[in-house]
Amino acid sequence: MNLSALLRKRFHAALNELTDQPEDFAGMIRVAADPKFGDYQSNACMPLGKKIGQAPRDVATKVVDALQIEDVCETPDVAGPGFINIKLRDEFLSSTIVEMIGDERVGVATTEQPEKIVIDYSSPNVAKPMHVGHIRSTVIGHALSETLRFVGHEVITDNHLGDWGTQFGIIIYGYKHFGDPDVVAANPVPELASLYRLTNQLIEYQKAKASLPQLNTKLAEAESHAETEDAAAKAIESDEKATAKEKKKARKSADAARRRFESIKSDIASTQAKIADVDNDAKLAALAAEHEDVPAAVLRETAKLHEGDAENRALWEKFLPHCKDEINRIYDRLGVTFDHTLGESFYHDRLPGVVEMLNKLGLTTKSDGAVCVFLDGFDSPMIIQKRDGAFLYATTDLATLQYRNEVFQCDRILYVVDSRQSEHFEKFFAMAGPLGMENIELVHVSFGTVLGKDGRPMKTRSGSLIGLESLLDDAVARAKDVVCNPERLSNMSPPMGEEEQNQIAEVVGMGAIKYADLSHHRTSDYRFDVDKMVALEGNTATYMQYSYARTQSILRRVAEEQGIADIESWIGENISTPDIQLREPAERALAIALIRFEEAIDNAIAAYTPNQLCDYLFDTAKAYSTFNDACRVLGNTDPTILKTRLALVVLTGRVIKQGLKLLGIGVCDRM
RNA sequence: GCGCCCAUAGCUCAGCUGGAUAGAGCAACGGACUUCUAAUCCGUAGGUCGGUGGUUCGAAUCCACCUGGGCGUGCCA
Repeated sequence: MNLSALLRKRFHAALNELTDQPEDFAGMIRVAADPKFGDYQSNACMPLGKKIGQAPRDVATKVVDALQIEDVCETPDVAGPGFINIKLRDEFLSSTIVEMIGDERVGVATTEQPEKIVIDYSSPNVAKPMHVGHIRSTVIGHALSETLRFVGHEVITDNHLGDWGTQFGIIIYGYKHFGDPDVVAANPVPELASLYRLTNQLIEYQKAKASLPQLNTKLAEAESHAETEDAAAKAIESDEKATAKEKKKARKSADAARRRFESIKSDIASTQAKIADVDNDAKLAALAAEHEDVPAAVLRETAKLHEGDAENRALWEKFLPHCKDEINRIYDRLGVTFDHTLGESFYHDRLPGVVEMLNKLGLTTKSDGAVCVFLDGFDSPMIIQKRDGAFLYATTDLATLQYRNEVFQCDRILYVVDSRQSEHFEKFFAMAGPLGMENIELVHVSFGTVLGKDGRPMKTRSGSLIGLESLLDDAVARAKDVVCNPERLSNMSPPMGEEEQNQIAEVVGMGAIKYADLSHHRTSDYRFDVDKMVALEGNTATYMQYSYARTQSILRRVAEEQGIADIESWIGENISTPDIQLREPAERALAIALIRFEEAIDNAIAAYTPNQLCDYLFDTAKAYSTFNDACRVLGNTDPTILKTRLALVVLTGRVIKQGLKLLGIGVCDRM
């Protein structure tokens, strides 16, 4: 049940008598700012009073008189300048809880306007190791897919793989020059990965040598700037007349300058490391000397692949499945699946047609030899064909859009892609109209950058991004340290075997990583702090998972005490509204939290913000913990108290489990 | 230069189309374990929401400017 939506509807009806635009005001329903005001409040009467030229409090009184709402709440109060405060009736809460108990979907309605929605997410480059930067698109995209599907939309997930780019040129070059066909055939996945690494290392070596002088210049500038800023900050800090705020600000600015300096310093260190790694290895040094033109050669191999060169095409066909195996292993572990995996290569044949169509529509202009589309409101054009005839990702995106329009006939497409590409998407979306696809709602679900603990992008010593798999392993290993804490294990009855421990560690570790990502607003950058997210306390997935495990533990104990085999079914069959008596504040607070589940889901969907669902689950788990502390279930002889609390425990377990599932996070029956 | 995003407690972050006294987690401090699992709970302390103006009955939220930061910026994706 979506309480806000229900109240909106009732207010809409009541407001009809006062304004011809009730929808503008009916939406001004909020969860009460303070529990002492009740459960919900309407803020509509202040602006409405102004609009119709009446005192807000008088308007509020009229609205309250017109409201037909007595089945849901007590008579609303008018307070302050014209707030309407709403306190839900206990009978209403009780009957809603009973409904939720009897509903597979824990009271979450399906949407009245189901749409067909394509969600384009994850989209890594195959053949390159997945790194921490891939996690956001994958995790956010998966959570949105699950959530939209749960509310009844027809969701089509599509992993738009980068399977046609330079990285294949790298592998092909590596295979031709350094590969042993027998070794690769025997053990393709690691061998191809190692050929990629070797060839890429040679490329990076060349780039590193070329970039070093410029980096050193930048370093000198950054250093003097950092020193100036630091001196300025120190001067302000020792100035007695400066306010704390000014001091803080100066320090912040100096820290930023320092961070920029450190960042360049570490870039130089990693650049030098790249060079040294090759120079200090006789074999690599010889290869580097022998393959001085790798960067250009790799592009030639890529171009040959695109032109249909038989040998490269055959190699690509041979290698691609193995590259997919590699990324699928990670998806399996993350529990992420796709309906389609239509990579860039899938659209290759359609690209000339896209350019031709745009030409026919008269949208293109030749500029410096490239085929461009100049769009109103943009300084730079969208380039759809390079001077050398090659196509770009813009071309592929347009071909993909046409395909999705024709084949999927979808209403909406979500692109879960890094916010740094927002300008590209603005241009791309602007072209949908001229191409006759204004019927599809196109959304760039953008997200911020993942930073390391120090506020800089996470890198290894040699400057490459940290592999995703090692992060997953790390999180699981740390989760296991906690799960297998001897003190906790000793309390487990029956004892927890090795297999169960490993399984819990996996669920907890994956949950920690996913939740850390999802609980931040997607548009903000966030710091990937392994220590914090596997700290397993506070606002983490583990807190919710632990709450769930406690509900299950209680249910097992009650089942035993009452001699009932299936306690969830039993409560479903043996409960009616009068059985739910919310006498304790903790019981009432938990009941309301549970009832708000649908509202939380709707909020998370409205702006594609899974963090709202995270916040909700955390609030609910907190309400449960408070309840758990204050209200014992076991040992109650009063059947009403027992049933009330049992119902709340059952529902808490189901809401948390379902909510986490929508986020792609699992639970364990005990931990 | 131009464009987009950001600035909230010591730290990491929420704050829903403007609403009542700005919230959480962590860290700090004080309490609660013969536990329906203390991975917990209860409490205390901590903020001039970067600055200055403006719109409004009301601004962290909207507008303008300023300062500081991040990202992007015609043939990578």
